[in-house]
Amino acid sequence: MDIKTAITHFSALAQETRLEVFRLLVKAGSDGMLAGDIADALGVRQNTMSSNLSVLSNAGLLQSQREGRFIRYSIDFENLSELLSFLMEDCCGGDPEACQAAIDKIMKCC
Amino acid sequence: MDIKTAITHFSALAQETRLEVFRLLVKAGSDGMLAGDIADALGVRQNTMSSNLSVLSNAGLLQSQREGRFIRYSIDFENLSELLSFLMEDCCGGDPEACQAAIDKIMKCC
DNA sequence: TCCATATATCAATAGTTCATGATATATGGA
DNA sequence: TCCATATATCATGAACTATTGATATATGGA
Repeated sequence: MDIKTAITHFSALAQETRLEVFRLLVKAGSDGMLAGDIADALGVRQNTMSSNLSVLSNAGLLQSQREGRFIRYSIDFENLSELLSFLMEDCCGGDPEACQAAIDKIMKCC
Repeated sequence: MDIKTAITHFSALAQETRLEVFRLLVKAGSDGMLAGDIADALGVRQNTMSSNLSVLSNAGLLQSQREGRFIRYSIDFENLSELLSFLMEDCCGGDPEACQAAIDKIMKCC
């Protein structure tokens, strides 16, 4: 991951509708959700949602797959992994104990 | 953490100089670095760096501490933890196995 | 082929953000 | 007290971003 890509990722998350979409899809897991259902769930107009989905998708945070007339979006966990690894590269001055403590703090999810 | 705070965090990271500062301070670990040394290390003018440091600091991503004429900045790991937990809340539809796999992918750092 | 539905794109306006130069504040030392 | 150094703040113009209304594209079904 280079810094430009990382900035694109964070910019994509730095907007209310898109961050809500991302969190909704994190909760949805690998099944993802259809574009229209995402828009309905968040009460956002169709074209606004479409452009926000394309920002997240172009950034690489989402994957999409056409299913007939529908398009299904889901989190791209591979890319998310690279982003967070980039952010935490060589963390804590290479001190494994300090580093582990920091990671424990960070990853309380689930 | 509420969504406005999270957006402030991601906005702070969505800019090249600030992302470089953040990564530099991640590498520096709990010792942090002096404001002037950060500016020198990244080749950024003093006032530009000062305002970028205050964006990161106001967002809550950095802590700062005065040492005489100097100010030392370091990562606020507590806040970073909350941000990432917020991002990953209820991840993978509550499926612990899928969730653990995702976390393993994400946290390859160190 | 025609229509309805699902999603994407476009153009324009309004709002936000960035780096810069100038200046202000704060601390330490002579 | 005066000066030098370290950092912060302010005003400005340029660049970027978001939402909206309108419209286009794509797919499936009649």
